[in-house]
Amino acid sequence: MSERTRRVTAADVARSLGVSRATVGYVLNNTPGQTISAATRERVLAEAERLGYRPHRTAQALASGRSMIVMLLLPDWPMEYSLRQHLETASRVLDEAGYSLVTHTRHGGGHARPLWELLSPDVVIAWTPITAAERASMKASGITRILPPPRQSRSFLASPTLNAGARLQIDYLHELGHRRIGYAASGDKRLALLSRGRVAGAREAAERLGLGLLDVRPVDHRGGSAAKALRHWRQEGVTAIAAFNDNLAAMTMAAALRAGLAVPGDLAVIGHDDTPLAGMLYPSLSSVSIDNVGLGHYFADLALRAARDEPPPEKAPDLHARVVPRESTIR
Amino acid sequence: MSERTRRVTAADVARSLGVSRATVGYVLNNTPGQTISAATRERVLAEAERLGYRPHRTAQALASGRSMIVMLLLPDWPMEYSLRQHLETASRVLDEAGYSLVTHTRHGGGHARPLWELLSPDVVIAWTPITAAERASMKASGITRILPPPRQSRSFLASPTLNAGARLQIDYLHELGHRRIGYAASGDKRLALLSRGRVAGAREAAERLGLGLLDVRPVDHRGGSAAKALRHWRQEGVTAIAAFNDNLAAMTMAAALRAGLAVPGDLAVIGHDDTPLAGMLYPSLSSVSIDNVGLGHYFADLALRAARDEPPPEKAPDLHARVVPRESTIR
DNA sequence: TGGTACGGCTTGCGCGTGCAAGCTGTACCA
DNA sequence: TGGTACAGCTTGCACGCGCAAGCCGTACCA
Repeated sequence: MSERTRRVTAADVARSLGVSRATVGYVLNNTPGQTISAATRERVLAEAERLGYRPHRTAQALASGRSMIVMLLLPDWPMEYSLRQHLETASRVLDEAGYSLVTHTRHGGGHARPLWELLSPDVVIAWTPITAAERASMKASGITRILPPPRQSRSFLASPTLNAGARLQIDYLHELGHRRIGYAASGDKRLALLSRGRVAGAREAAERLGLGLLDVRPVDHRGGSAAKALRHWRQEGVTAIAAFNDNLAAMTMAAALRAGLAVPGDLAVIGHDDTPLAGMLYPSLSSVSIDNVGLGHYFADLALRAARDEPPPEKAPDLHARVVPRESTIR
Repeated sequence: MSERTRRVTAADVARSLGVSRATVGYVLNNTPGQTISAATRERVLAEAERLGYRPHRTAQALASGRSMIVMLLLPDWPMEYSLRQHLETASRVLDEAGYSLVTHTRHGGGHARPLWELLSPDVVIAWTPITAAERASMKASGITRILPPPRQSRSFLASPTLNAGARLQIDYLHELGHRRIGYAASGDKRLALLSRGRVAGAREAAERLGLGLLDVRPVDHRGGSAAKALRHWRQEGVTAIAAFNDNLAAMTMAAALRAGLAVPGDLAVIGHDDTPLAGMLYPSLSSVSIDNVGLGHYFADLALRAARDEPPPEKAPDLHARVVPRESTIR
């Protein structure tokens, strides 16, 4: 095995310099309340650099009780581009604050050992509701900062903030002159919470505009569901469809074209999230784009405040939703 | 703060039972070479259960030198569905072996502290080539098992295994009677390695079939690129397009339809990866499906062997690529 | 000249675990 | 009856670090 070259520790740096290990630690951590001469500080830094010292994060975590890890629990539905894009921003912001973002997708099977137990993150923040069992498991692992808090576990996904886009879709279609509008909701159970929220937003907008009841139909990836919904809509004289996301919009549009309808002539369609897919279709798909960067900042802020045991920000983030018009709604 | 309820440690279990901490450890870890009476074993297990003991993974990692973490470095291109689906399988297989899979996407910015330093995984395994700097950083963090090894850093992405699908595309189009076939390669630099491999596979198949040189054109997400490629192909009398992936296929198809061509009448199109997108289009997109489960097993196996310091498997995995025919190639 | 203040360090414990080595009593054998 | 073997434990160190507390010398002041 040839003594698998051991990694350099703070003790190595100290020994090689003839100072104590504590001194090395104080210098490298810039520990407040310690007075170290500039000369020593310089020597320590130089030697650490020379030896290629890397602090052993595991040992740091054990000693300090903080792992500097923020764990973001993602839904296992395909959020693809749309909501996932904010991760990069969140990761960067947290990084600047000294925290690392680790994402985790809980897939059904039930892990032998859940990842939070392994990583002991300082903060767990979840997109999807956290089950009581999961919460208990986290508590037992010593995780105290869990977002969202118990009572609000479903709050964010159902929050009005995330409905702004849905309202906008209806406003936009109304503006184009459509008076009978259908809504393609998600038939996927995993998306139920989010979908319900958006439906509520769309309904609200429709009511405000005096459009009467919105014709909401579930669409999923299974073959006939879009075609079936379409028949209903046509019977009701619907001339425009707002969809839960771009995927459902694409499926609805395909069903319409396959049925011999013209898009947007006979049926206008608008998606949600402005994924790359929208631009790949023919006709290209109008959509609603969302401020993913802002969302990333919001999540990072949420996590950082929790890590510092500060109260959460009162106000939800502004999504800055805006319509991206393409061929599927305008000629 | 009310003494933020401390987590239960092995010492708590030992104390409450009047046995030593080592005994608790031996029982819970089933340490070989230790003889513990059935009665004591039972008592320890019961008490650990009763107190809700969870081993402190961080401390375990520090003491044992193994984190039981496998870190998979993902490319930052949108592999979304296609190649990413294998993750679930890999995660499950590793989980059964006691390892946890943590995925990490290195986005350009350059982390202040790279994630591998934070987690000290037992194995790092990368889809994309690992830079020399990254490799050095890993070594300095004490990570010795890095896949792929230095010299082969580009091997997997360029391996013939991953080209099986491209060969199949050409075979299939040839079978349908097409003799002038175009290939839509990826214009994305991040995909260059993979794309080049597939182009090579497609070329090989074309040559074998006596089709002469394949007409390869880059397509990317930018507006005009598909239309431009299409004009070239039409001039050359191309009647069918094999695309690097479903996205490029969709864009090519949209460009064709927009130009007034019939698909598949004037131009047949086949994608690669069989993403959900394929079924959402009109005409629906023929594609090549890949055995993601098998790929997941392969990655897990690769990681596990490395973790145990065993030699890697000699043979690459069989992708079991197969054509999924849809409307874009057959009427 | 004695006392105090404080800069600049060192000593040492604790974090929760794995594991080598040692220790004790009983069973068994010559 | 004395010795050996071994089941069934315990003692104690190591992992690499953070950090509280202490220690030593010099500068400054009365």
